[in-house]
Amino acid sequence: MKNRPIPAPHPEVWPHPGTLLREYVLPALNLSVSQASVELRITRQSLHRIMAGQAAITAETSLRLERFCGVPSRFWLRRQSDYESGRARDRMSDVLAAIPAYALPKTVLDQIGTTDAE
Amino acid sequence: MKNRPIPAPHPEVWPHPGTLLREYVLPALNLSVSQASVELRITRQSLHRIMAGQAAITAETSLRLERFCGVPSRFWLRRQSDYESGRARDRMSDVLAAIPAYALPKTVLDQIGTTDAE
DNA sequence: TGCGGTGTAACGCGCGGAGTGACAGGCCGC
DNA sequence: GCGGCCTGTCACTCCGCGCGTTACACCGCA
Repeated sequence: MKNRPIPAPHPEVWPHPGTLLREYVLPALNLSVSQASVELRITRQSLHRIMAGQAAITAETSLRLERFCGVPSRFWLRRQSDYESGRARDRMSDVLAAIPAYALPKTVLDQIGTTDAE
Repeated sequence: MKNRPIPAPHPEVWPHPGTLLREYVLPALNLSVSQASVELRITRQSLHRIMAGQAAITAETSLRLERFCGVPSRFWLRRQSDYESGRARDRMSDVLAAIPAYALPKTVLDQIGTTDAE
């Protein structure tokens, strides 16, 4: 592990969802990274990439985690979406500013279901 | 065909999120597909693919839509995630069944923030 | 001194979103 | 008729990225 100073792919402000695995899930289950990767049916390296924030939690991975530790896949995907959209919003500020901002009538918003409860 | 492990209490199997654009957003704004694509700064073909369910609503696209019609990006990404995870759950039933199901103590779930509303 | 766990790096594959160009139609107005 | 603008789809390409694979270096312990 000491063979190299890790470059940290992106100096981040927001925490990756993968940190939850290392910080809470694996310690709570008292499992090693290798053990967890075997039981999740993914490679040890892939789990490392997820925990390091170098790879995203995909829909498939979220389902594996849901089955694995009971945390619903929606939670993982939501965390991942928030993380990605936060980064995208930063690098798209100029593009977004050029897009006209319309407003939908409230009746349409109700039809779409924007007011999603739950 | 193997029996499905209970078809999920939530009938989250909904049409593609892109259908909302054609059915509600564009008509409400009284815009053509071509006009909308220009204002969204994407190609007309790409918008077609999204509306046809042949392409997903990415984080970038969700931000464009948020700016464009006021519907928050979280809504689009959530719809997209639900759609993808629903399809993934179908084709991963055998893999998921092979993964051991552990349970995290509620104290850990609180630390993770699984119960965060909104 | 093995053995297992850990953390990275490098390579290649395959999927999929996005742009580009092209094509066939449908309407409408001059 | 003839453009002009729209629609829907196809094929091709590029490129990012999740993932598996292999390999390497380090640590701790029996």
